[in-house]
Amino acid sequence: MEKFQMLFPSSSSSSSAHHQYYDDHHHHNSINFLSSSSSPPSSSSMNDGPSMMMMGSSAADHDYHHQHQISTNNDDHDEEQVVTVAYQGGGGGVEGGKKKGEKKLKKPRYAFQTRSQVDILDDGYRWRKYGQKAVKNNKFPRSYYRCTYQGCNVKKQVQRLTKDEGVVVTTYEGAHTHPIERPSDNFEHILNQMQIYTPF
DNA sequence: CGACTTTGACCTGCGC
DNA sequence: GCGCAGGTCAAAGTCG
Repeated sequence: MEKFQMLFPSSSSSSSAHHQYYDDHHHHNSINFLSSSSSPPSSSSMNDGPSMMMMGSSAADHDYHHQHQISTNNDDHDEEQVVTVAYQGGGGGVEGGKKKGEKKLKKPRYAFQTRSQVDILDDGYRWRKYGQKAVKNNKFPRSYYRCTYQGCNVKKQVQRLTKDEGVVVTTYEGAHTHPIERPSDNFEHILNQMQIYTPF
């Protein structure tokens, strides 16, 4: 499990973070880990990428960016597998308990772009939806989820691209402070593949 | 009945 | 200051 974390230059205390992601259905063949690109938000190319890349960073977030792209091909399937690792780090690590009204502390975010028919990809953790918002320049709403594990403050956002509605973008914020609640062999397999092509 | 979703209101940051 | 957009809260509703 820990291997997944290696994919990200996590700035958190990172002692027990488990990042796992998997698809227990089987309808996607590609996963993209998106970058919180430092491109200016005014870059009119909104239709080209999810706006969430700049979200929260308010375009001034250049603390640290890490992006890595991997591309593989399966002989069995004609579809390619593309993985883009993206990390938006505040360098401050993950701390819970930020209340509204307090100073904003930027958390690192990891964006996953997944080609899937369903919005909700089961990553093995249990999530509770706490909001949904319409996003500008996107006909699909963005959904907000929080990990239901007590004390775990991990959040994620799920959004579908207007440009390509087959693509679902999931943005994780924070690191789980507990083990995964359900085994996920399938995704682990994907992770293994990713590791092969990861220079970390 | 507990866990989860829905949804409008509210809060906050940012640009003008 | 105002309006917009993103993010969160919380009451009500739904489901197993």
